[in-house]
Amino acid sequence: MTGSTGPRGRIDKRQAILDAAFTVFARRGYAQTCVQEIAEVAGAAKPTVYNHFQDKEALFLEAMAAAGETVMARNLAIVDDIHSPKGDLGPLLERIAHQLAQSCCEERSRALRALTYAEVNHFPNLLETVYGRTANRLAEALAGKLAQLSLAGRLRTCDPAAASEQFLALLTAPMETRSRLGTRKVPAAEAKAVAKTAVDTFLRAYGTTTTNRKAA
Amino acid sequence: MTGSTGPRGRIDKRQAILDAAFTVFARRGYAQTCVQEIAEVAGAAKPTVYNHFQDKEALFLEAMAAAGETVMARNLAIVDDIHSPKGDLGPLLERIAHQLAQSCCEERSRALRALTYAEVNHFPNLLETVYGRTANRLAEALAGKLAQLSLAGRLRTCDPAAASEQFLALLTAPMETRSRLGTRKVPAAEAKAVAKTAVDTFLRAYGTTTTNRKAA
Amino acid sequence: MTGSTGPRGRIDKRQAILDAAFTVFARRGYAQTCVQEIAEVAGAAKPTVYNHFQDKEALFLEAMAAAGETVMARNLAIVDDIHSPKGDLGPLLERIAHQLAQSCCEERSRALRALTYAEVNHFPNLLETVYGRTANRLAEALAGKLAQLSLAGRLRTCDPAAASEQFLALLTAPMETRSRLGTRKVPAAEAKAVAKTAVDTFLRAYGTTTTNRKAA
Amino acid sequence: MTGSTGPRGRIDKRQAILDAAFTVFARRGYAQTCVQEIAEVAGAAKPTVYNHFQDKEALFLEAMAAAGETVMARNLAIVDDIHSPKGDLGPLLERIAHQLAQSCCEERSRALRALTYAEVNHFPNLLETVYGRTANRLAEALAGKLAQLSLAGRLRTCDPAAASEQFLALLTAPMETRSRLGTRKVPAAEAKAVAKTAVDTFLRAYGTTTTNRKAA
DNA sequence: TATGAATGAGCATTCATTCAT
DNA sequence: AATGAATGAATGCTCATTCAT
Repeated sequence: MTGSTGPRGRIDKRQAILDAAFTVFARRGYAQTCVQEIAEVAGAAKPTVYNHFQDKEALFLEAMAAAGETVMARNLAIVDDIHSPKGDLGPLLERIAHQLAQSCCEERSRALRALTYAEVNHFPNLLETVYGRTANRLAEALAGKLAQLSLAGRLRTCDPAAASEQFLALLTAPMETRSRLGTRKVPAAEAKAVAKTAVDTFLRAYGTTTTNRKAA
Repeated sequence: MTGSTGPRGRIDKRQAILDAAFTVFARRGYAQTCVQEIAEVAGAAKPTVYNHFQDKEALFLEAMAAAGETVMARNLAIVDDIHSPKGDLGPLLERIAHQLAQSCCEERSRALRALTYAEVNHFPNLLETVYGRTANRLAEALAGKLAQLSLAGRLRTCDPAAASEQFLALLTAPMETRSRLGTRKVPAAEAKAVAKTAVDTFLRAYGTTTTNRKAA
Repeated sequence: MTGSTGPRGRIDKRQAILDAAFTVFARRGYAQTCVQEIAEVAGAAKPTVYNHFQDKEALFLEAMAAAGETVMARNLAIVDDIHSPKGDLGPLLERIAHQLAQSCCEERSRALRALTYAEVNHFPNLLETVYGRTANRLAEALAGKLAQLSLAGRLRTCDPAAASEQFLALLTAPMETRSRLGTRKVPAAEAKAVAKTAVDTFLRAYGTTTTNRKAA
Repeated sequence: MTGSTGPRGRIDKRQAILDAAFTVFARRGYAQTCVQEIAEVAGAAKPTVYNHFQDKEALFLEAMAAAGETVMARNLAIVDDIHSPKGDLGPLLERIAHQLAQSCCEERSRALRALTYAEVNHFPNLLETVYGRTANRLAEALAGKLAQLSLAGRLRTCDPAAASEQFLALLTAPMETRSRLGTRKVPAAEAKAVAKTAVDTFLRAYGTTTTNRKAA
C-alpha cells in the first residue's frame, strides 16, 4: 500500500508538469512554447498548470533549475571519480573525459545550454540558477581534483582553475562542433577520440614526467 | 559626389531593415521579436518590411546570413594574418588569439551564436548558412595556417584540423565562460590573459624546440 | 423549471455564435465580415468564437449548413401539406405556392441563396451542404407529390421532376425579380398574385379536365 | 494612320483594366479581389489603375456596368429576332429559348448575376445600373414581342409582362439549377431540352389553336 | 502617363491567464 | 484539486491607397 493517492497525486502532477515543461521548452524554445502543449504532455488541463505555478515565466525558471540540478548531479558524480591512480594518469582522465563528453552531448544537457544561452537576456537569473550551478560548479569541482593531482605530483604546478577551464574547453567545444550544435548524435568512437585528443593535449601541457604518458 | 539619392533609397531601406532585424532579433530572440519593432528601428513602416522580405522567417534567415557573412569576414581576416615568423611563434599566436577572443566576444558574434543555438531546431538551414560559414570556415582556415607552420617545422607534426579545433576551443570556451554567456564585457586584460594561457597550452602541446618559447 | 443554467451555457454560446455568424455573413458577405463583429453580435469575445470553430471558413460553412437545415425544414413542411383534394386542385396549389413564395422571400432564405451564389467558387462544398439540401431537396419532395397527383389522375401524365422544376421556377424567379433581389419586401397581395399566376400557368400546362379549374 | 499611340494607348489601357477587373471580380468576388491582381491581369501597375479610376468601388461599378451593357446587348439581340412566323410558333420560340438559355449560362452572364446578388446590399446602385439594364430590360423587350404575337392572334390574350416573366422564369431558373449555380457546364442537348420543355409549357399556357402546336 | 516604393488601417488568429464549477 | 469555457492583449500579414519620380 502506497497510501492514499491524494498528496502523492499532487506531487506527481507537479513533477509531471515540470518534466513536460522542460521537454516542450527544449523542443520549441521559451516563446514558441504554449502552455497548452505543456499541459497536454503532462496529461493535465491548462488551469492545473496555473494551480501549481504562478505563470509561464515561473514555470520556465523552475523547470530550468530542476533540469540544471539533474545535469549538475551527473557531472559532479563523474568528476568525483577522479583520484590519484597508481599507474598512468592518462587512462583515468580519458575515461572521465569520455563520460563528460557523453554527458554534455545528451539531450537534456544540450537543451539546458541552448535555452540558457537564448534566454539569458530575458531572464538574467538563469546565470545564477543554471549556469552557476552547472558549468561553473563543474569547473570548480574539477579544479579541486586537479589541484589534488598537482599536489600529488601527478600534474605540474599550475593554476588549477585555469587547468580545469582548459580541460573542459578541450572537451566541450569540440563536442559542440562535432554534434553540429546538438543536431547530430556523435558516434561513441568519435566521442572517445575527442576525449583522447583532449587528454593528450592536456597532459602534454600539464603533465609531469611521473605522469608516465605513453609518449614519455 | 555620392550621386542622387533616388535609387539609393531602395537599397538603403532594405539594408536598414536587415540591420534593424538583426539588432532586434539579437535583443529579443526570434519569437519574441515583433516585426513592428523591427520596422520602427529601421525607420520604416511594417508593410515596407513585407515589401522587401517574404515573411518574418525569411527576414530572420537573411539577417542571420548577412551577419554571418560579416563575422566570418572579420575572423578570416584575423587568421589570414598568420605567417611563419622569423622569431618566436608565441607573440604572433598570442596576437591572433587575442584578436579572435575579442572578435568572438563582440556583440554581433555572440548574438549570432546564441540565435543559431536557439533556433537551429526550428531553422535547420542555419547550420549551413550560418554555422558552416562561420565556425567551420574559421576552423578550416586556421587549420590551413597551422599546416603551413607544421611544414615549416614551427609546430610538431600533427593533424592540423585537430590542432585548429583545439586552438579555437582553448580560446572560445573560456571566453564564453568569462563573459558569462555574453552578459558581461570581458576586460581587455582578462582577454589577453586568456589568449596567453591558450597559446601557452597550445604550444606546450604542439610546439617544437625551434618554437623558441620562453619556457624553453 | 428549465434546469440549471450550467451546462446550457456552452450550447447556447455556440448556437448564439452560429446565429450571429449567419446574420453578419448575410449582411456583409463572407470576406467583408470580420470575426470581431460576429463575436460582438453573439455577445462573446473573439477567442470564444475560435474555441468553438476551427476558423472563419469553418464557421461560415457551419452557419450556412445550419441555416440551410432550417430553411429546408420549413420548405419541406410546406410541400408536405400537398394532398389530393376532393375538390379543385387550384386553391390547394395556390396556398402552397403562396407559402413557398413567402418562404423563399424571407430574409434567411434570400441570404442563403445569395451567399451560396457568391461563394460557391471559393467553397464548392456549399453545393452539397446547402444547395443540395435546400433547392434540390425541395424539388424532389415536390416532384414526389406531383407524381402522386398524376397517379391520382389530377394532373396529366408527365415527368414529375420537370413539372416540379417548372412549378418552382414559375414561383421563385418572379419573386426574385419582384423583390429586387431581396432588397424590397414584396407585398402580400403581390406575392399572392404571383402564386396565382404561377399556378394558373402550371395547371394550364399540367392539369387535366378533372382538375376542375375555373377556366374549365 | 491611326495616329500616335498616345490617346489610343490610354483608351486601350483603360479598357484592359476594366476587362481585367471584371475577370478578377468574377473569379474572387468583390472583397476578395485585390487591386494588385487586377493590375497584373491588365498588364499595368497598381497606380495606373488609380490613375484611371477613383478607387476600387468605382472600378467595380464601372466594370459591372460595362459587363451589363455587353450582356444586355446580346440578350436584346436574341429577343429582337422574334417575329410572327408563318408556320408554327414552337420552333421559333424554341430557338430563341435555346439561345437565351445559352446566353444566361455563359460565364460573364453568370458572374454578373452572382456579383450583383452578392453585392447589392453594399452597392444598391447595382440594382439600377446592372439589374435594371439586364434582367428588367430583357423582360420588357420580350414582353413587347409577346404583345405583338398576342395581337397577331398567335398567343391568347394575356398580360404580356406576366407572360414574359414566366417565359424567362421557365428558362433561367431550370438552367440555374442544371448548371449547379454555374459550376457545371450544361451540355447543349440538356440546354435544348430545357428550352423545349419551357416552350412547351409556355405554349400550353399561352398558345391558341392557331398556334399549331404539334400536340394540337 | 506610368510606376516602384511606402504606408495607415484592419483582420484572422493565437496565447497567457482567469472564472465558475 | 482539477477543468471546460471565456477573454484581453498581441502579432503576423494583407490591402487600398498615395508619394515621388
